[in-house]
Amino acid sequence: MDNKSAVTILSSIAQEARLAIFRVLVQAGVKGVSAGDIAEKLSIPNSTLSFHLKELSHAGLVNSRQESRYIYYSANYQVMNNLLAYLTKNCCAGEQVCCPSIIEIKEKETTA
Amino acid sequence: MDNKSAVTILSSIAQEARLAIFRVLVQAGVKGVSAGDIAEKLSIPNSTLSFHLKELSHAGLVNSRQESRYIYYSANYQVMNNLLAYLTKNCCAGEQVCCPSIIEIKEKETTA
DNA sequence: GCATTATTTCTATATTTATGGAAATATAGA
DNA sequence: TCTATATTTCCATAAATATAGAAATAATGC
Repeated sequence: MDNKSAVTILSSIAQEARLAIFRVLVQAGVKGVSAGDIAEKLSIPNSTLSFHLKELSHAGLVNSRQESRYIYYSANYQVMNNLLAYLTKNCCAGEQVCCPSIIEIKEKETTA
Repeated sequence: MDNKSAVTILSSIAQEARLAIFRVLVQAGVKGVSAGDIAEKLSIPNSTLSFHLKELSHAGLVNSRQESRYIYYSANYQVMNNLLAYLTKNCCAGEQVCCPSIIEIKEKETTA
């Protein structure tokens, strides 16, 4: 992960519609959600949604697979985790200011 | 944390200069780095740096404190961690696809 | 081949964001 | 108060991004 790739990924979710789309996919799991279902769930016009899905795909944050006439989009957890690792890399000069919170995040996730 | 605040924070680091600034601060720890030192380290003109620091401050990702003629900027780890928690909230529909990687991130941080 | 449905591409327009020089402001020491 | 240094604000310009209707493309079943 370098600065440029991280910016591409961050830009892909630094927008209200796309962040909402991404979180729907993160919560949906590996099977994903069809473009039409995302559009309906978030009330986004098809062409606008298509534009945003392309941005997310281009950044590598979402994958897609075709199934009959539907295209299912899903979150790429690996890319998301690489991004989080990059953001927190070598954090807080060994002062243990930020790391404990990362542990808390993990605990929240596994118990929720 | 809601969609709008998360987008504000993400937008603040979804830009090459600002992501570089943020990572310098994340790695510097609580004492922070003066504006001039950031400008020199990253070769960014003062007025441009000031613009970017304002964006980061406005998003709440960095704090500042004055010390003599210098202004020290530092990362707000709490805000960063809230953002990471929001991004991964209710992830992967209980499939344990994303959470193990979060644990790995934590281990990398504490051993590094 | 034709009709239906799902999604994307094309297009124009509107909006937001980034850049850096010059001037202004703030702090401190003599 | 005068001078030097640190940082910010102002400003104009340039560049990137978001929006959604209409048309085009793709997949399926009859």
